[in-house]
Amino acid sequence: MEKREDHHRQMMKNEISMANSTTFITEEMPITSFSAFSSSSSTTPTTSASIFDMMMPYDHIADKASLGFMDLLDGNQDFGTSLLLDCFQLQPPPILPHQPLPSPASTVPESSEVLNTPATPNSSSISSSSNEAGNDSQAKAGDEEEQDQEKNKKQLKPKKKNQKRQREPRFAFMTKSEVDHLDDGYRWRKYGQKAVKNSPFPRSYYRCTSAGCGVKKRVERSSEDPTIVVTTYEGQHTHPSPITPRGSIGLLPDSGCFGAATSSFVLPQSHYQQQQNAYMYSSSPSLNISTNSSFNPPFSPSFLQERRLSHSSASLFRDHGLLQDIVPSQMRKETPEE
DNA sequence: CGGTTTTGACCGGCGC
DNA sequence: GCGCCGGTCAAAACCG
Repeated sequence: MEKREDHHRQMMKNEISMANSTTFITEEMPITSFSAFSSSSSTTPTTSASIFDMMMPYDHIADKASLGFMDLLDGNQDFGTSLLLDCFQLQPPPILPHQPLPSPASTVPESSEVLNTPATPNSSSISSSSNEAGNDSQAKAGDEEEQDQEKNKKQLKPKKKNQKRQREPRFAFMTKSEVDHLDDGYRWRKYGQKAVKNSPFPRSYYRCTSAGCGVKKRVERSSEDPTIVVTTYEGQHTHPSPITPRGSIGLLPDSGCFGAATSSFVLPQSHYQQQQNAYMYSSSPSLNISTNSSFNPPFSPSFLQERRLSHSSASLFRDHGLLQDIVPSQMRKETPEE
């Protein structure tokens, strides 16, 4: 009984957490950078303010894009688009139900360097880990080794031996939340948990339960700021979100109550970033993202798009004064700095 | 009963 | 070659 209630409480928390601040990072954003973020933010409980604290160090960056995320997409589509594509160029456009991405190849000439992080030595911490299984799940279908080794090894799945594994595109974001596993609209099955070195918090591994969808995600809590949850998506969903059959990205007219309104996008190590170290996009209500055809996060974190009407969330916003989150961060930021 | 979580064991990559 | 570590597997337990 208690456990069930716990479970439900967890679910509720999930909902709540959707209202919390979220920072998006892409593939090669080193964990250490996360810490940099969080360190600047006091460990205040989940309040929208914290995200701004977290953004502070990057204000000077954002100010390059003082336009804000939207503006970037709006007026500077090339900029926004290419950056995003940069991040995901490793894979063909996701099979998103809504809109196909423009061909990355055409937009992003130089792709590989995007993954390098000149700024941070241990940028590998988050992304250099082995991703074999990611390909595994997607490409293993017709592989010869599968049968062979399946018999040879009693339990462990065959990993490709000689094959150099390709990296799945990754997409990480930080969320200030009390719950680790954020409900993003997809169904996940936990398949592992590991203790994280130098961190009291374990890392959980999830896999999308949809057949044929090899998307995985890792969830871990920042050791420096326990209120921050780092979620890393790996791979691309080959199906629309279960809760929104049509994958209604961009259908958030009433974005007002959308929780992740203050989400800020930090794009990773693109050539651009070599100058700036990091990008942060203060997104206005996420929806704009989607209305613009150029933005199509491969993982389409559906909580950005679809959790909007989560009953409880909407009311929680009001109840807990989280409406402030809804105010485009851009607006809020504009005032003090400049 | 089917799906999910837990958890210990195992594997491969990498650094020394 | 060895040990560490991140990631995965899969049986058992748990849950609805």
